[in-house]
Amino acid sequence: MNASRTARERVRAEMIKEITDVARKHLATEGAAGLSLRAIARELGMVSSAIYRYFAGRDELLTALIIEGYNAIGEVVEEAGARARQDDYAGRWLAVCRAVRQWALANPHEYALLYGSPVPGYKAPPDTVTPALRDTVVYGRILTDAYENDALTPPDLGLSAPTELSGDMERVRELMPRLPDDLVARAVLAWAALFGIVSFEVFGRFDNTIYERDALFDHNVRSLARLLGLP
Amino acid sequence: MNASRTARERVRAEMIKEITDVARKHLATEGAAGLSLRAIARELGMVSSAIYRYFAGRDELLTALIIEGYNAIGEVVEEAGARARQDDYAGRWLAVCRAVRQWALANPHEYALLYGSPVPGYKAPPDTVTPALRDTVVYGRILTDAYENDALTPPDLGLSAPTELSGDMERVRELMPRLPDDLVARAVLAWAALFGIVSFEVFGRFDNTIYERDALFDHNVRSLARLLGLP
DNA sequence: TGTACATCAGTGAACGCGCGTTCACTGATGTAC
DNA sequence: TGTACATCAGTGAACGCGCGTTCACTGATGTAC
Repeated sequence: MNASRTARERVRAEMIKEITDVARKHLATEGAAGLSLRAIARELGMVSSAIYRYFAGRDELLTALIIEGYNAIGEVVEEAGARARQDDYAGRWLAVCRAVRQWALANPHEYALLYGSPVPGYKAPPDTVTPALRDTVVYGRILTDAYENDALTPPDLGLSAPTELSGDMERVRELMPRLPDDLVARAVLAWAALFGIVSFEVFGRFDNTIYERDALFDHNVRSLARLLGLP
Repeated sequence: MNASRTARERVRAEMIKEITDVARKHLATEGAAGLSLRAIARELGMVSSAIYRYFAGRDELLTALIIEGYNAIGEVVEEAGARARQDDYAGRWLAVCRAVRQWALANPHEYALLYGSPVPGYKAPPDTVTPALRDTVVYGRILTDAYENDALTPPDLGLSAPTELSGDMERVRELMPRLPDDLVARAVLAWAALFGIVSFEVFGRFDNTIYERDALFDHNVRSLARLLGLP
């Protein structure tokens, strides 16, 4: 019957969730390199080979964690962006940046898995691509919204994106329709800068030097907003 | 005798160099997590316990690699900065940024060890601090040189660093004497942004989207220069 | 210059550990007639 | 509704591997008198 099949499937889905939950917990304490199928099985009170009923191997479990991670960060970013007044573009940008930082500070190892050094020997499969862009879509929409409402007043820096970049900018523009190349380039820079700042903080590069981290982050992110022309 | 003692010491120094060389080679292929004392000893044709004559353990070897890494990147940055015309501050900044990127692309795993996710379970000892700042000193000097020669014309972004940051900025100012807080803050932002850009490229975040990477990097780094007020 | 002793590099065996993955199997749950 | 069969979850043992670190040791090199 259909009901009973879905019963079995429901149990199965729960089991998968339990496994990834424990895996995420281990990730949080040991880091990606310390993720062990045996340890996870042990904690779940099952034998290590049982995991193979649910995941083909360690890499598939890692992939699941990566996808969940991107979705988690994507979700907080979407929510933060949605909570702001929609015509306050700078406010949306600030909220979104803060959400990324908060999530990263709360989940440093998971953040490291997504935005830190690649796991050696692991090759991310194509199904990670869409979740990986989920937060990026949000930044892009803020910029497009602002641009379409003539709310972008970027400072003149006296240089413009070289024409050889037009192909690349065209591809990026899918995330921020209508923006001219110059602004797309600035958006890429701001995007990389945002994660540079967050990574520096999460990975400890501000230790013993920067203490007012909330204030510095806000200030930096506001500076980036101005660079993008957000009011 | 003194000559003979230094003979033994010379051999010892050579041995240490051989070990770290092999270790660096392994780091380049396997990444930090795959660094194994046994594998290194094997490649050197010695028994694994022999390594302990030279390093107290795996962590001490890692520390040596980290220090060498910071010195390597510090050196290319220093040289790149020195080769530029000294009164061409923007040129020095561009050269220095390019040097960081080139080194990172040529030594991705070593770069990851220095600027990527922290190695789980490893705590960097204090002797890594000075080498870690070696490149930063170079950026700082460029800015101070430019500032002292009235060559900095930063665009007005309509915001200034909040006063609660003054203590932090004071500490950072050791690397870039005399700069006002606003510019110190922008310098920190540019510094984090630089490594954000490089990390994105090295860690594969530009794959399948950005192809003209030289051009994008140069453009981004020039934008950062303008943000700092470099001509 | 020659000898007794100290220092040091490197050996080889062992300890104790954890890992991913495979495989034949038992039992329970679901399916088809 | 009841029975025969198929599917699936989980077991337990095993394979084969590599790791860091310790320790008593041999033998060569350096040192002091």
